[in-house]
Amino acid sequence: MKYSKATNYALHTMLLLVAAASDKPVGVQQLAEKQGVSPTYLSKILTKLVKAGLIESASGANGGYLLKRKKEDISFLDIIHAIEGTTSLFDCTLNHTTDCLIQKVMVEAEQKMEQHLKDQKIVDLVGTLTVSL
Amino acid sequence: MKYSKATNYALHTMLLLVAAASDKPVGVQQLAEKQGVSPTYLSKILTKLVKAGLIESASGANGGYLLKRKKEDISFLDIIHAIEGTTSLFDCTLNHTTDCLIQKVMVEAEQKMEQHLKDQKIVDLVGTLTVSL
DNA sequence: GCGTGATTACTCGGATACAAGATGTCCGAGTTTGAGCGG
DNA sequence: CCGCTCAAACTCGGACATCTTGTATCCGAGTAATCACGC
Repeated sequence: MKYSKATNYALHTMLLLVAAASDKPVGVQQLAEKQGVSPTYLSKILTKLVKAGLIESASGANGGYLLKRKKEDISFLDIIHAIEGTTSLFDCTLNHTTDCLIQKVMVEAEQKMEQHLKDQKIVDLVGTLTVSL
Repeated sequence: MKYSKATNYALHTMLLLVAAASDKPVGVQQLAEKQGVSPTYLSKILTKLVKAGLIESASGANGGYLLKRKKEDISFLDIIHAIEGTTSLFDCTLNHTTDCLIQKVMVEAEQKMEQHLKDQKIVDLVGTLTVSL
């Protein structure tokens, strides 16, 4: 039970893109270099963000990635769901006769966490310091 | 990013032990049978709960496991931490110059979830129905 | 009856096997920009 | 100066390799209760 490194990369990349806040795309190499990860691997992660509709890609020379939504509308939860998936963290596989009370409690707890991640927007972090990553 | 099946087994086993609420130990075979899991595997999980001080084992014939603490003092979080560990769900491995703001948000969110799991005691589930697992 | 040893019913721990997912890498294909060249 | 072509700089997608972790099994060792047996 750990968040994957991919989620970490995705969050930092989004922070960089929000900070850039440009209509010009930012190249993967530039994004990867700042995080010390290989460009090819990072691009794999970013395609998930594209499919989730958070960013879009620009092919060709001077291509790269740029935000698709308004930056105020991008929450932590959006990014995490794009990478980790939206399924519940806890699945009770036992075949109960009734609903699983344990499952119920776990889902409630998860929702508490998600609510916090939903309220927190990426752009909120940008103002405090000038893009030290 | 999923809770392991082991956590599920651990939670259900604790529910069974709390429902039993006896000074007589309950055998692994009995616990395993109700959950449809092999006894040897379940015993591996339960040793983690023993090391965490939640339950204790009784060797020999008529042996098994029984609660060590008062059943009112056993929360979901205790069990989950015993199985999954207590480390944070999110580790920012990037070498920032400053503290990672993303990490900070993630830890806050995690604490929201943990608080709920801490408030919720296993024994609360027992009263509602008579041990349908 | 009453100790004493053997048997039985358990847990405990390590070693091992297997599967799935996370983490990366490599390469070919498609796409856009921009430079260079000829008219 | 204009337009065409071509190379360079990109992203995209699939296939692959590797590593870690979760899941599960097997077996030998230790331990306590109980049974059997002999005195």
